[in-house]
Amino acid sequence: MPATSTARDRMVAAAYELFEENGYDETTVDQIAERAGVGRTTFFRMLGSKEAAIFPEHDVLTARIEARLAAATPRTRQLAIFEAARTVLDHYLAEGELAQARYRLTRTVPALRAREIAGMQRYQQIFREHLAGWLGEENALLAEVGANAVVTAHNHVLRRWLRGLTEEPHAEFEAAMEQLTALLGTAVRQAGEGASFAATPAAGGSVVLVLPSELSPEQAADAVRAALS
Amino acid sequence: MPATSTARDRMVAAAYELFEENGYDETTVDQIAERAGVGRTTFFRMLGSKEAAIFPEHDVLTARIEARLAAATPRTRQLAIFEAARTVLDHYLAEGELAQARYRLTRTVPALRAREIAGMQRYQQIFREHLAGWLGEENALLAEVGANAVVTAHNHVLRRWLRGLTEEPHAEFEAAMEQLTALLGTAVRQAGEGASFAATPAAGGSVVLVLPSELSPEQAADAVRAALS
DNA sequence: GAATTGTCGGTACTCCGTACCTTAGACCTG
DNA sequence: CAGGTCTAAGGTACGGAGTACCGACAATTC
Repeated sequence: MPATSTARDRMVAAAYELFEENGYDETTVDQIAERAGVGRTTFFRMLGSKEAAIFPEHDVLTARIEARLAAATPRTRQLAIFEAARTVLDHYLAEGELAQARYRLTRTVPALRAREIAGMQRYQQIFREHLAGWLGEENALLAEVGANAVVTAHNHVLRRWLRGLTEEPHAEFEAAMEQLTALLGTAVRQAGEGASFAATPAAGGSVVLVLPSELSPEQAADAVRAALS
Repeated sequence: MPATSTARDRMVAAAYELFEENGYDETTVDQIAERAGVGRTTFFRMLGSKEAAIFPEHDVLTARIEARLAAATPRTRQLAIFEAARTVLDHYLAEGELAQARYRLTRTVPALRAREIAGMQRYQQIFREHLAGWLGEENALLAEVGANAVVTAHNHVLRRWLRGLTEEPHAEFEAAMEQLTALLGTAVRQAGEGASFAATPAAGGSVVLVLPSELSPEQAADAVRAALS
């Protein structure tokens, strides 16, 4: 159905135009629908909400990540994670000016910023679910930290590109992924092989303290007293 | 002004009650204001929005994190990060049933979920800014991943407690922080040295102590001093 | 005691989002 | 071709969040 898709595109384009011209809060859905040549009802039917008009490709991207991770074999999991993240990066790079317009909007409109963050969390969730399935329940925290790190690294590079701080986002992305491998690679590999993490045995109410090892006994005693008071 | 604060408390309590009784979408701001014995205008003046009524302590917590991190010296930065995170954890644990009611709401109402995530991102931002300042601009990615990891670990433990999966959230939190230290500690320390970060000289970096919880702070301090001497 | 300042409640308004209804066109079906 | 159904679109009406504004009523100050 090409007609439907072009109507959607017209609405998205009209929304971005009007937001840039008059600001987000000052633009009404009626104005967007009117410029796109559609009814207000159609806008909500196809975009869902005024905020969602800023992130029209979100579902496509999540589906792509999901598909790439689901297609991974035990031997290609690390590659799958990196490629899934790079797929998202490539998408935004291909958007070009549109991605930068979105960045300007999300930086100035708190509601859009919150919406974007929630969308990012959706990416994280997909990475986390797959990683957790690969690493087992006993490594749930590592899976969560790892998934978080991948999305963080992606965002880090993307943000630098959006701000015009780099001309080589792909190279920086590869460097970031290598840095993640250096940080977390061995731990993830070990977890993947089935190593289990033994929790602290807590026999009827014990307190566990972690202190920097350079503290003197007196300093440590002070810290303990302060922590327990 | 105690009267103002109690009015705020009444509104928050009324909001939680009504959300539990009738659901979030089915509850109107008028109903909340009426039950709290206050005008609708006052609700928006003091809470800001219907969603914000669910997270009334958010500003206090961010201020606490900020203060704890700002008070860190180069020698106590790692401790400051852990304590700042534990401050947040303690706050939610102290809330008890209220925190669990909030969890039920955020799990069922997408708008509240998004709001909560945005709030968590605010925590991450504070950690990231401080870590980035400590580690220098060239380690921005590591700072971001590290800040992310701390918040993730905190959320991981908190979520397990909210789901009733653990009776020892403090012990699990300490274990999680220890795991983070094992994962990222050396990298952070190395980065910190490039930015005049005097870190733990010994390998490992932390000492883990397990004490019976019935000890008084003084007794615990004595035991620690004796153990380290 | 009068003026001022700040807080609270009430009213009116805009606009988002949803429910419902109607219409126009495409596609059978006899 | 006549008539019926199904789908996609626009139009209308409504509820409710959030804002702007105004008046009432302290509390403070001179």
